[in-house]
Amino acid sequence: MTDINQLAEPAPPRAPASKAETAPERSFVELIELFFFAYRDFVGDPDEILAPFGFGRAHHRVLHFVNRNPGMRVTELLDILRITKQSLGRVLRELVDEGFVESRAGAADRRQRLLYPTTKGEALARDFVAIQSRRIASALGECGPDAEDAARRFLVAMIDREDRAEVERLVHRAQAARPPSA
Amino acid sequence: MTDINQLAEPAPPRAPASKAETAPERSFVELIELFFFAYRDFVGDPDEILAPFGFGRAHHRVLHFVNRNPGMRVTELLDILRITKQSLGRVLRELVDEGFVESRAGAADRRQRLLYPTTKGEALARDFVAIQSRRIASALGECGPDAEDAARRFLVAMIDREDRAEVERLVHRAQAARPPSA
DNA sequence: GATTTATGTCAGTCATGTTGACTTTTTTCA
DNA sequence: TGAAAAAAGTCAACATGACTGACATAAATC
Repeated sequence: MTDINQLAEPAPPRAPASKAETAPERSFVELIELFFFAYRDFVGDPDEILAPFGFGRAHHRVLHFVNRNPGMRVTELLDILRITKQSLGRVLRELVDEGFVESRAGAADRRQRLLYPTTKGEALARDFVAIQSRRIASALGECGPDAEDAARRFLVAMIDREDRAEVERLVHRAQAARPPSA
Repeated sequence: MTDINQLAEPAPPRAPASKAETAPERSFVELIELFFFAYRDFVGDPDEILAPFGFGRAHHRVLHFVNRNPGMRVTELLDILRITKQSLGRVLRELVDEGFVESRAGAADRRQRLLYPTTKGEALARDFVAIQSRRIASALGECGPDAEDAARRFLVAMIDREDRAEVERLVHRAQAARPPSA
């Protein structure tokens, strides 16, 4: 083995000082890079839609999850996005100001602000899902018939164990009841 | 079907004004969200390693690709990362200043600056690959035996068609010859 | 010798994130 | 009932990593 290949693949010998000395660990550098490039193109899709509105990717994420969880509280959104209240604040204010999201006080607990997409917001969120779904449909079409299931299982398994329950709940739950639509 | 479900799944009726009216398009909102959460955790892994050095994710990306392609030109790196010369400049300068990357004039074309990882740089890049490989290994372990192949094919298929050849070349090519190691 | 290429740099801006401190409103609970 | 806690919002300052535009230098090419 030449020194050249040691550069390419970390190679078994030296364990990365964090685990007991068991089997030599395998490098998945190929998948690491494919994941990088795939995600880059995947999140790039909505950019063209976003641009005309003067919105960025942060707006995409916020609108997406509000649309998927109408009546969501601000705190839930913060937990999902893992950003600070101040960061969310700016983006959310813009979405509200421009009429994509509506925020209403909760009926049961009036401290809460429940977030709802407006008709305009729903339409935009639909466009985001549509463009990314087209990429996924095309990708799955190229792979075998079991590709969808395999992709789903792989992606779930890539998520931190302690977050999986919450993510699965979020992704699969039936939509919350529609608000007393304004 | 209630109006509630129309929120959750865009529903076939209205095509997103960009394609001929063929079959109603299917929504892959579930995979969209799983991809988001999986990538979030995936890129979060290196953060703990980065922090002690005062480096960010930009440093991770640059060092990774320099390490994987020793002797790479600055222009190639710009093409891969799709950022501007000015953006790369700062990050690269820090990596050079702190002894993780070395830049040498090309032997054939002396305008070029060829980028090489130092021993220290290689070690750090190895740690990045190791921590992300552990996540991948664990994920694949949870899925079936064909999971690796399925994941690879899915990720490749998610990349823009026109970039695939270049990405595959980058990911699979044998490492460039080692420099006349300083 | 003129032009092009590869690289670097100065200056300013923007998007999106961060901390820390503080306020207001409302609910909870001892 | 009154104190504490919770949900949300806001002000200010700052960090990171992008961007544009303009320009400089060295070296290769035609």
